[in-house]
Amino acid sequence: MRHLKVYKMIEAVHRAGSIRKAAEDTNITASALNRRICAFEDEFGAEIFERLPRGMRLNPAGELLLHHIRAQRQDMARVQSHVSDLTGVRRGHVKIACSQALLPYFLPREIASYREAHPAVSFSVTVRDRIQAERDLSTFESDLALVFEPAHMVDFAVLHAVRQPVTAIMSRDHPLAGRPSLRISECVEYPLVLPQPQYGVRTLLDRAVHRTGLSLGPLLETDSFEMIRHSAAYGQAIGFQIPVGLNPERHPELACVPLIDRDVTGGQLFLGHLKARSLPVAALKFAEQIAKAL
Amino acid sequence: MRHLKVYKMIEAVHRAGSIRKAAEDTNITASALNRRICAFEDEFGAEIFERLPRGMRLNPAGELLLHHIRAQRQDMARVQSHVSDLTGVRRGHVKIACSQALLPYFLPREIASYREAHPAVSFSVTVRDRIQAERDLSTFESDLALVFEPAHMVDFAVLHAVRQPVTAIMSRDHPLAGRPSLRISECVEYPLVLPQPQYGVRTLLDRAVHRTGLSLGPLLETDSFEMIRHSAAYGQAIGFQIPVGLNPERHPELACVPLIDRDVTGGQLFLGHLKARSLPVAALKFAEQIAKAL
DNA sequence: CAGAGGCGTTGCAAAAATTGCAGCGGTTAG
DNA sequence: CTAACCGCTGCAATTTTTGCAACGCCTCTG
Repeated sequence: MRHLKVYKMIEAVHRAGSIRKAAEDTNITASALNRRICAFEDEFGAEIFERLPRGMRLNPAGELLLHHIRAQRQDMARVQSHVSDLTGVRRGHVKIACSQALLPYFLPREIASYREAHPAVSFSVTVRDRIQAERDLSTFESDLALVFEPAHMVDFAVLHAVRQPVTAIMSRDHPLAGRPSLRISECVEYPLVLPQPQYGVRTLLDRAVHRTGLSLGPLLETDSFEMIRHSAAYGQAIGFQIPVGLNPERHPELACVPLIDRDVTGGQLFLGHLKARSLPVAALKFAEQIAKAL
Repeated sequence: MRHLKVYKMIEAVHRAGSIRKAAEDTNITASALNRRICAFEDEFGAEIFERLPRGMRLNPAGELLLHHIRAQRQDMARVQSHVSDLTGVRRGHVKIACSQALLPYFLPREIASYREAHPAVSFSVTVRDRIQAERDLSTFESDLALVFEPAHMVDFAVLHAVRQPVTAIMSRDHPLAGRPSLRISECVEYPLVLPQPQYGVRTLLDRAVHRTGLSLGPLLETDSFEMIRHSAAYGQAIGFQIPVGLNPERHPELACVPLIDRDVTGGQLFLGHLKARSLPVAALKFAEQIAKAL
């Protein structure tokens, strides 16, 4: 899109922080870049950058414009995706921000199955905690977010929600393995391995122990779900996870026992996108598939 | 906006129906215009026009693109209006589609009062029946619609709604004048002057007589609310109107008597805009004022 | 059935816009 | 104070866009 090059330049200057640096990144002279920015500001009717002695920074008007630029680019992508859908082949690129729990089994399987039907669609998956995921949506860096217990939900349009009870995971020969369900009070008797506080599972657990007056004894805290699984499988620790991130068949050495709902309220896994925007066809169809799978 | 000239050209060709005609309108050569269209289609990745022997017409892809173009222009206007709001002066242009009933008193008063506070804002008011009004919104020809009993309400985002009982109007010396309220069965005893079927008041009346088994006897049908008022004021006929279109103080020769709600359900007057779009600041502020006035 | 009058498209030269280069004045960090 | 970095500008070179004329295609019309 040649006619949108000004927008690219504005973004480049925003990223680089100065015209000269942006000029290098863009393979263009600083003078040319400068003149295009000035010309644009002229037409636009207002300055969009603050001129600082060490470079340039977007002013409030520029921030507003930047959001317009992103929105307009996304909408153009949506139109193009829609058009190529019209001609038969579904093309496009789907950008997903999601929690770690979706990575090992769920998303790879869904993406593979979707790509079987539509090979011309590509994907990018970014691991984000629930706060970052929502921010990603509003900067148009992701089309879809798939998160457990989102934080604020402003500008978040829910496409699908599904309950996910918090599930304890442990080695097959752990004393508690084989039970149909567990109370939180039973778990705290053993060493625990927990996700860090920014994660939804942890929030739910904290809320539960706070209510019951228990405390989460000696524990290991990590932001790697992988590590939680391993510590549980090959140590004596109990980890916690949500069902969508578990696959008992592939890991027979792991026992999965749900906590009873009375103790730890099951959270919800949300699939959503930015409010007030229409998704490209590819993203929309993929979202439908996921919703069905959940 | 120089960089959006391609869009203007595409619209020009769409309007004119052929490159050569559009070229004249745009003060440009057909060849130049042609080449820009072709270049754009190249970048876009698909043809957007059908080449007919008598000219060009948008294909489905083109229709999609056209909508994007309009949306993007509107959003740019919104950003600019927002920005100039930031710099102090509130500028902008507000386009309103509304029913006839709003024309004589309500809108002129509101617009005058708004312009007193913000002289840099201009207005255009288009009379539309409720179906046209909704269409106007979706082609971005109007920012706001103010209509009585809208028809489909798809893509219509309601900002405010207010009940408007159907009101009979007649000469001061009409036998029914002076009554606090009226039944529909009492009205049909007299000659009636009704708005045409596309209007909301008429729909409500038709529904009422259909329910009660009455019939709307000898009548005059017109699409001019002005004419209804005059026929009522200076003849023996009974006309119908909604309160927002009446101003008893200025027309003492007219008696206004509401129909009782049991007979003719009062309809609603809706203020709204196109779903999934953000309004320019000026339009938004004006909408707020109107909502308060209603 | 032939020709006139639409239409979109194309080669080529002229015109216009954009770019690169070099250099200016200003501010900051050491 | 100097060196480094910044945004900005005059001028010439370059690239892009435009206008002109002509071509081939089609459809109406006499």
